Amino acid sequence: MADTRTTILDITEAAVLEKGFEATSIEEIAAAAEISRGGFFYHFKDKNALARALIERYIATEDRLYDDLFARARELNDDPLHALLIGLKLLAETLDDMPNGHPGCIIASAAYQDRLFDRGIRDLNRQAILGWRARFRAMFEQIAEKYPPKTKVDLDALGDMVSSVVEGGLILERALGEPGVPAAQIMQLRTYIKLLFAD
Amino acid sequence: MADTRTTILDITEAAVLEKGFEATSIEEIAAAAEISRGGFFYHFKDKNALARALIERYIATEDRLYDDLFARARELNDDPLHALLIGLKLLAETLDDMPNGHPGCIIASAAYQDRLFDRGIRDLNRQAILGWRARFRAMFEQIAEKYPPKTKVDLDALGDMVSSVVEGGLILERALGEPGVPAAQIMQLRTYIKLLFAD
DNA sequence: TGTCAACTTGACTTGCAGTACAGTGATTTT
DNA sequence: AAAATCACTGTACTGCAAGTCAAGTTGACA
Repeated sequence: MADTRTTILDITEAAVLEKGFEATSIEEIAAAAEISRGGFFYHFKDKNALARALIERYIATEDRLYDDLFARARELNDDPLHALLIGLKLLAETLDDMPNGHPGCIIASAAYQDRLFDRGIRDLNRQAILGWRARFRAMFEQIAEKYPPKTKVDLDALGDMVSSVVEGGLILERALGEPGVPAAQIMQLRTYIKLLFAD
Repeated sequence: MADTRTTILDITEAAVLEKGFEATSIEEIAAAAEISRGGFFYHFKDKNALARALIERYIATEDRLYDDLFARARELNDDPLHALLIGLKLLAETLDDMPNGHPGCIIASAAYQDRLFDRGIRDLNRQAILGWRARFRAMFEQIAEKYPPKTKVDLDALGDMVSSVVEGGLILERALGEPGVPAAQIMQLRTYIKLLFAD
C-alpha cells in the first residue's frame, strides 16, 4: 500500500478535478483515505499545505511530461521545427488520453483564489509558468534561427501560448462538458507555428 | 444613487476579481454595501443566486462588447477578414485598458467549482461559450469563402480559440501578476488568422 | 524495553451560510 | 385616510467545515 500522504494527495486530486478544491472537505478526504480528521492534520498542517503539495506534485508531473514528450520528439526528428511539431502532436494525443481531464485545473483554480492560498503557492505557480515560457521560448529561438518567421513575433508571448491554450482549453472543456477541446486547441497552435515558420 | 441590487453586484464583482468568490463572505459584501446581512438575503436568496446574477451580467456585458467591437470593425472595413483583424486589435486594446483585470475570471472560476454552483449556472456558462463559438465561427466561414485557408482547419476549434486564449491569458496574467498577457495572446491569434487566410 | 512515527478520539473555538421572523419607516395604491 | 408593499434592520437560531489541543494507542525497530 502506498503511504498515507500519497493516498491523501491522490484522493484530493481526484476530488478537486471533480468538484473543485473549495468544495472538497477535509472530512471527506479523511473518510476516503480511511483515516480520521486528526490523522489528516497530522500529515498536513492545514488545507493550504495540502494545496501546496498538490500543486508541487502537479508541476513536477507536468515538467516531466514535457521533458519526455519533447525529448522523444527530438529523437524522432532532429530538426527543431519538426521536433516541436511532433511534440505538440504527442501533447495533443496525451491530453486526449486523459480520461478524467487534466490536472491543469489546479493551477487555474489557484490563480482564481488568491486569498485562499498563501504567497508560497502563488510563487510556485508563477515559477512554473515562467519555466514553461522559457522552455518553449528556447525552442522557438532555435527554430527562428533556422526558419525566419514570416512575421515579426514576440517569442515570449508565443512561448506563453502553449500554457495559454492548454489552460483556456481546459476551461472550455469543463464548462462545455465536451472532451477534446485542449487537444483541438493545441492542434490549432501547431498549425499556427507551421504557418509562421515552415517554408 | 444606484439601486442596492446593482451596488451589491458591483461590490461582489470587485471582491471576486480580487480574491475569488469563495473567499468573499456575504457579511463583508453587506458591510461594503452598507446594509445588514438580512438586507442582502432580501435581494438574493443565497450565494448561488448572487453568483448567477453576476455571471448573467458578465455574459451580457461581454456579448455587448463583442457586438460593439466587431460592428465598429466592420464599419471601418467591409472585408470580412480585415474587419476581424481590426476587431481583434480593438479587443486587445480593450483588454489592455481594463485596469483591474477582466471579469472573464468569473466564467473560469465557475468552471472550476462545479459543485458549488447549481446546474443553472453551469448551463448559463455553457450557452455563453457556445454563443461565442458560433459568433466567431460565422465570421470564419465568411472569411474562408473569400480567402481559402492555407490549410484545412476546424472552424469550431478556431472559433473556440478566441475564448480559449482570452481565458488562458487571464489565468497567466493572474498567476504571473503580469499585465497584458491576454492582449498579447489575442495578437498572436490575430497573426495566426492573418497567416491562415491572407494572401 | 523503550522510543518514535503514525496514527485515533474527542472536546473545543471560530467563522460563515442560511433560516426565520418580528418590526420599522417611507412610498404607493386604492 | 387607510392599507398594502417595499426595502430594509435586528436578533436569534441551526448547521457545517476548518482548525486547535490534549491525551491515548499501536506496531516497528534498535
